[in-house]
Amino acid sequence: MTDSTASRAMTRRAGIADVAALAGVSPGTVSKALNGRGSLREETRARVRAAADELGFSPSTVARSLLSGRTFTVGIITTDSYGRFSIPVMRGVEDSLGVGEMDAFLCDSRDDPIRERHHLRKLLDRQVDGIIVAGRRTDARRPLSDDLPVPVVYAFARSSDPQDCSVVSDERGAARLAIEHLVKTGRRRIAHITGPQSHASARERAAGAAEALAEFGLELAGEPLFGGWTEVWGRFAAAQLLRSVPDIDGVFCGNDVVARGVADGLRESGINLPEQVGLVGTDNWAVLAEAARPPLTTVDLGLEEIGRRAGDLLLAAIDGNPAPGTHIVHGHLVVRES
Amino acid sequence: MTDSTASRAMTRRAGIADVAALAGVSPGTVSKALNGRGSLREETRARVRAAADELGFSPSTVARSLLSGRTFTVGIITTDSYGRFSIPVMRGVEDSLGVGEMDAFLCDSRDDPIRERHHLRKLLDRQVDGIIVAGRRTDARRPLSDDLPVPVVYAFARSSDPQDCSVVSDERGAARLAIEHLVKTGRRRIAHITGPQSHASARERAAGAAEALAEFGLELAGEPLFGGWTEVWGRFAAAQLLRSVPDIDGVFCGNDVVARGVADGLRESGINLPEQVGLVGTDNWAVLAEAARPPLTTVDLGLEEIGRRAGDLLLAAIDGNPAPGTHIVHGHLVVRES
DNA sequence: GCATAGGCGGAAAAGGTTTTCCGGACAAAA
DNA sequence: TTTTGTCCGGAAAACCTTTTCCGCCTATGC
Repeated sequence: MTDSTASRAMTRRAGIADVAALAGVSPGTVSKALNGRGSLREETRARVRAAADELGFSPSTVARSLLSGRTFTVGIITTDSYGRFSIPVMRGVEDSLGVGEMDAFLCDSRDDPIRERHHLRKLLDRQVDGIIVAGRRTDARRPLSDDLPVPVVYAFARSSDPQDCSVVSDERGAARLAIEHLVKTGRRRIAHITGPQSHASARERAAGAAEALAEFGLELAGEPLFGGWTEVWGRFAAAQLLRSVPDIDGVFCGNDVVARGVADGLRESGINLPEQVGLVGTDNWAVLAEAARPPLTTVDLGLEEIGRRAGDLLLAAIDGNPAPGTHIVHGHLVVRES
Repeated sequence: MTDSTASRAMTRRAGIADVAALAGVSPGTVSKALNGRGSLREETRARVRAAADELGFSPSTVARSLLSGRTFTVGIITTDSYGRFSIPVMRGVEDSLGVGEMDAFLCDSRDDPIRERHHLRKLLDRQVDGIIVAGRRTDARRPLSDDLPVPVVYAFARSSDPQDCSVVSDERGAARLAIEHLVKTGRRRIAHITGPQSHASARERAAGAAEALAEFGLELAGEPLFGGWTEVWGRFAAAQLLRSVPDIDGVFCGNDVVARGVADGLRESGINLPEQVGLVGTDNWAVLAEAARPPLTTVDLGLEEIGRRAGDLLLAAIDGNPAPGTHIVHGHLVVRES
């Protein structure tokens, strides 16, 4: 039991005092030498560096934090358990933070306000330098709390307070990319099948599609079909669409799951993809899009980029250069075969 | 610029000294009162608590860490960018850690040893109390480093050193659950379609399936078909299987993606599922399994439970009660319609 | 009434680094 | 030789909490 505790860490962590002793200088001098502060002879710096290397010294982040008030950590609060959307966002955040040598605490609030407050409190106790809030839905969310002592950046799900710093995807632009692609490949009778109308992303993408079509002097073939974000709905909607608007030659879907269902539904109704009907999804969920028949052309929302931007903006805000307001990240089309 | 820094945090964090002043006692007394230490009158404790509440005081985790040497943080190193497997594991870890009031640092090593060493170094500098290593493949991995000053638990991907503490899924048991289900629903000619033979999980599940069948006095219909973890492979293999072993009445697949491809392949060859052929997958990837036709019966490996166990074992090790060796978490069958 | 013990709370050190201030030594200028 | 500077490095405070040790006051027993 305890002997294993003893077998670990035979040698205490080297402290700055150990380095000082070995180099024959004072602790303060070691600090200056290693951090490039103060005025020291180059020879002294070199001696200290050598001693530090020999002992494998690296300063205790804890002690440094205590003094500076900065911890070089940020908290990431994902409202949803890390899912399809928070994951790439988190990866982007970590990317961005890494260059600033900061680390991220992970908190999963599971959409529960109580848990969220709890995590917020814990993060503040830990004196994180900033907080990123990542959501899975694009609908605006209630701000974390007003008057926080640290900067906050909302990623993917914007804050309902426009003064807050939010980084979001370009929903209408995504729809525009999809529509442009369909029109440019010769489609004229384009329908839209998407998720629940209660989701902002479904509404926005539908609106964006209508806008983009209008600019081409076209309009949507039939009403947009709102349903659920499932393949089952996609299959069902495809069949329904063929009954009500038989002459379609293009479908834009609010997400890849639905698009996959639509692809199956159309194919099984004897429609040839992509010859007879062009299909474009949204999200670029690779496993799904690549397995679809034919592989799915889809709009990538740039989630990882959203994460990176959020990280960058947070770092800037921590450095005293906040950029309040909503920042929009543009997606891009991933052309496969549909 | 800087004025926003000023507008934030108008009021400095309340410190223990502020509470002491308000309650009319010394800082040491506040500490004792709030932590239930020392001998104080109940009236004094109450007065301190009231003062603390009024100021919204909560102790600086940083200062506490400096003294105690413990930070109440752990590092999670995911070898792969958080994917299908690390995510549920991480959720389980967070669950377990939460009850111990610990927080987790997230590190993504992207299977790059350099990045891994870098993260390890950072975590040790931060004096984390322990480390969890989560992988996406079940193949044993090289240990993080020997002689670390903190306990390490490997989750999902075991360490190649059997002395290390690893928590893994019961691969053979999972295959057994699948086979048992198929046999109990009357299947006798059962085939196996799975991923690449270079993956331990593919090999183990195949071996487990053979074992379980042998116990029923059966054997696999045809050789196991090793391929890739893709739907395309599943569809292809299904067709191939029907040619070489036309009389199958059950298929066990090494994962849900493959199973989904197999389902499509069989159905499109005119096979009725589940009437003519029973199908069982592995992983219980809900979006996929539920959208399959018919919805897929599959083995849940208990990833979240693996995460919880890993967290529990790490906490125990931190408390001086390490449990070296490999710990196995059993999965369970999720019966849908296939 | 005095001594002793126990209950309660204060004083101070410790933890490891950074930073400010200060002083010593040496060189150059008067 | 004395003064004025400059260059280099040391001493000590500060960050915030916990914990140990100690002392005071009160109560109790003789």
